[in-house]
Amino acid sequence: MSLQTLRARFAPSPTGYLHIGGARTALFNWALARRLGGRFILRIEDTDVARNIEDAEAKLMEDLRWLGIEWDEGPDLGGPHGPYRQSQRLEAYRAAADRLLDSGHAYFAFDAPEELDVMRRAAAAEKRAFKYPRPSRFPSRQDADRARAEGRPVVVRCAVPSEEIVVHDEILGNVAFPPGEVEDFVIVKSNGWPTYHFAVVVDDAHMRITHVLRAQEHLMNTPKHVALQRALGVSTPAYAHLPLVMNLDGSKMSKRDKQKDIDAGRLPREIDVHDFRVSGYLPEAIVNFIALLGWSPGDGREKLSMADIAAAFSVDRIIKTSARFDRDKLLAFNTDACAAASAERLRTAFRDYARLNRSPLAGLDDAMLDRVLTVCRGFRTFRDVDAKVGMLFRPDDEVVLEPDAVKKVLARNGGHGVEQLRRILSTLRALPDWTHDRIETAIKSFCDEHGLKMADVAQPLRVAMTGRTISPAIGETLALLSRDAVLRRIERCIRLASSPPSG
RNA sequence: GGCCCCAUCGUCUAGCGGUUAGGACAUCGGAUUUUCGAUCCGACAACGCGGGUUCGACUCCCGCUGGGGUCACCA
Repeated sequence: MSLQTLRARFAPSPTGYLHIGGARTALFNWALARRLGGRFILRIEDTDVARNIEDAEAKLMEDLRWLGIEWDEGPDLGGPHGPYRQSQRLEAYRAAADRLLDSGHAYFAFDAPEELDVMRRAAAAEKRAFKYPRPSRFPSRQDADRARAEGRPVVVRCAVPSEEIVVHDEILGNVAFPPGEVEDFVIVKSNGWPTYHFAVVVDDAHMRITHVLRAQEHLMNTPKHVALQRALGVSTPAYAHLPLVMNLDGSKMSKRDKQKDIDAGRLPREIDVHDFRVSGYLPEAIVNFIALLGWSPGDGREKLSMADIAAAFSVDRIIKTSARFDRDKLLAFNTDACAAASAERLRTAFRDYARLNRSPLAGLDDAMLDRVLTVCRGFRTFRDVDAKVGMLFRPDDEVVLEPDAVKKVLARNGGHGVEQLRRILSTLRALPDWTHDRIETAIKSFCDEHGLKMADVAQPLRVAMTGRTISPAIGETLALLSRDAVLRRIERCIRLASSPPSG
C-alpha cells in the first residue's frame, strides 16, 4: 500500500461555457479529493486549435468558482506538475511520441483524409467495421521526412497489440474488450499536435493523477488509454465512469436545445452553468442538485451543502444508471435554498444576478435590497423577484398596461376597477404616514366601508403600479414607492385605461 | 450495424435473499390567501418480460425486450 496522496482532475476543453454535465464531473472529482485529503487539479485540454474559443478558459474557471469548486493546481495557480495547459506541453508529447516510435509501439502513417474516407466507406458498404490496416513494415523517419516533403500528411499511430484489454472500473466493474477491438488510432496529428487520447495519458502520468472520474461516454476510449499506458510503461489510474445526464425526454442535453427554444420563441432551457446563473439560480442549489445525479449519501438526506458533499462523498455510492435532468426538482431545490439563505448571502447572489441581467434592482442599497427580498419571500429564482418588483424601480412612463390585466381587473363590470382607483386616491392622500402596514390597514377599512373584497382594490392598484396583476402584498408594494409616485401612477393608469385603445 | 454500458413510482433515488418496497420532486385533492409564489395537510404512483438458482427473489444467473453510449488527424 503506498501512501501517495490521491490526485483527481477535471480536464475540460476550452470550447465554451461549462456544461452542467461537466460541472457534475468536476464536482465529483473535487469531492473525492476533498473527502480523501487529496489534490484537485484543473487541466485545460486545448489540443484542438480550431475548436478553442477565446475567453473560454476564463469562463470555465469563473463558472467553476461560482459553483464553489476550487482547485489546488491549475493553469492560473500553477503547481508542481505543470504547465496545466496542454498547448504548453507540446514538448512532452513529442518526447513521448519519439519513445513510442523508437520502441515500435507506434508508427508513421501518411494517408490523406480522403483516402481514409474511401476505406471507411468501402467497409461500411461491406457491412464490416473499419479498422486501420497496419502496414507489415513500419515507415522509417526518412520515409516520414520524404512524405512530408511531398506534401503528404504525416501522423503517428499507436500499434495496439492484439490482446484482450480489461478495464477495471470502480463503478462498472471489469469491462473486457476482445483482442483486435481497438484499432491503431492516431496519437499525433499531422500538424504535430497530440490527439486527446495521447495528451490525456501523457498528462495523467506526468501529473501523477491517481483517480479519473469522467462521463461514461469515455468508456470506449479507456482501452486506448490503457494500451498507451502499457506502451509507455506508466501506471493506470483508477477509473470511474459516471452515468450520463440526459434531458427529461431521454435525449442528450445539448446546446441545440437552447437554440430550439429560442427558435420557438420560448425562454431558452438552461444547459450551461452560466445559463442557470443568468436565470437567477443559486449555485448552492445547483451543486446540491447535480450531486444527487448518480450519487446519494445513503442516509436519506437530500439537502446537502458543499461541505456535506465533501464529507459524505464516495465512489462506492455512485450508481450505474443514467439520470435525467429534472428541472422541476432543481427549481424546488432552488426555492428551498433561497428560503434558507441568509440575508447577506441572498444580497450578494442577487447583486450578481442583477448585474448580469442589467436589472433595475441592480443599484439598490443593502437596506432596500433586503426589504425587496423579504417582501418577495417565496420566490423560486431571482428572475421571480425581478418580475415581481422590477417595474417599481423604473420610471413611471415605462409602466405598460398588459391587455389581459386591463380586461380582467380594470375594465370589467363597466370599469369597476378604474372606479376603485379613483376612490382610493383620497384615502391614500390622507394617510398620516407612508408605511406598508398603515397602507394595508387603510385599504382594508376602505374595502369594509364600501363592501368590497380586498382583491377589488388590490388588483387594480397592482396594475396601476406595475402594469400587471403580480406584485408583493399590496401594502408592501405601495410602500416600496413614494406616496407621490403611487399617486402619479394611479392617475396615469386611470388616464390610460379611460382613453380608447390605439391600434 | 459492430463493440460496450444500463434497467425500482412520470422524474431523482433508498434497497444489497425474508420490508406494508422508504424518501424527494412532479401530479391530484383539501387548508390558507389580496395577485403570483410560498406554506400546511392528505392521496395517487414502481420492482420491463421470460426462464432458472433457492424454503423464499426487486435483490443472484441466463435469455429477451427496451434505453443509452461509442465507432474522427473532436475532446
